[in-house]
Amino acid sequence: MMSDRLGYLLKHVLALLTDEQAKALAPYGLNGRDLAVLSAVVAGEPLSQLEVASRLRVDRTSIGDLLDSLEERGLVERRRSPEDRRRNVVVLTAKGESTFEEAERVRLQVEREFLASLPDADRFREDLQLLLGE
Amino acid sequence: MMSDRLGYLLKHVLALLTDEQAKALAPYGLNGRDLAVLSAVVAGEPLSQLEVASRLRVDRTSIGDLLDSLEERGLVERRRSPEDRRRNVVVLTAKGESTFEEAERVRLQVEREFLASLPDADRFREDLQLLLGE
DNA sequence: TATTGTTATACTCTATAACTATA
DNA sequence: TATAGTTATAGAGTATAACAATA
Repeated sequence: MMSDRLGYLLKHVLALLTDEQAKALAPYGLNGRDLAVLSAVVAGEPLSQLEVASRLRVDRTSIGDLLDSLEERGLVERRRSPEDRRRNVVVLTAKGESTFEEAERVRLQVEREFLASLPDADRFREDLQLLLGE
Repeated sequence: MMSDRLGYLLKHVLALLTDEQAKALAPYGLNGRDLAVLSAVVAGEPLSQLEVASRLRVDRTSIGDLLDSLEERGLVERRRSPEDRRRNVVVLTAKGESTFEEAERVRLQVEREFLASLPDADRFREDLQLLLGE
């Protein structure tokens, strides 16, 4: 059976979640990926692009376009760091913060519904964290 | 934390598994996707391309190139169905069968090692099946 | 008219390499 | 010399639409 194969299961579970998140976040003009970028920026002290990329575990060449798109929509700003002018410090705008808070609530609700069929959703999430070593 | 986000977790767990499977299957000239196609073909009666695509839950336009590549390597054959000449019936060659059996053993071993850190690997797999409704 | 398979095309995501500006 | 960011490019993987052959 195809559904015994771990790769098949992970791939299609991820595709399902991605679809449902995209639908639920569409009113905010965001997808799950955009929202993850915002969440990396929102937490704690200002980060350089490289640090944002590292948190998301994506390549530094991928993060530029994502930030361009968020910046065009007025959700983040990039400022040259005064201490090290090579670094672009990324911060949320006021609009970015309020959009993040609303969209993040929606995302949490989507996750709850997505995992509702499981006997123990927290345990499932812990399993995934264990596999990633996080 | 990024590792609370379900999308992040699923994406990177899948990426890890994909990498490890690719490494382990490289000696057979296969990746996990090729092997999944072979597994869809091997089970039971001969299938049309459309049925193979349906089992894998991929689009029918994606399966053609995959089968081309497997056919070039002599692992599968496509034959016009005599009953319905629109249909391409896909079957494993002898080489395809033996390659499948060896590579499938390797894949199962990769999965076992991949899930070794979990307290209950079967339960994790069942959770994924529940989420897919399978 | 509908279905199977193919082809052309495009979009997303990712990765590599070369470039610039700064350190 | 090394680092942060950008740009160009290419490779997967996927999806849509149009087409030919067949039913």
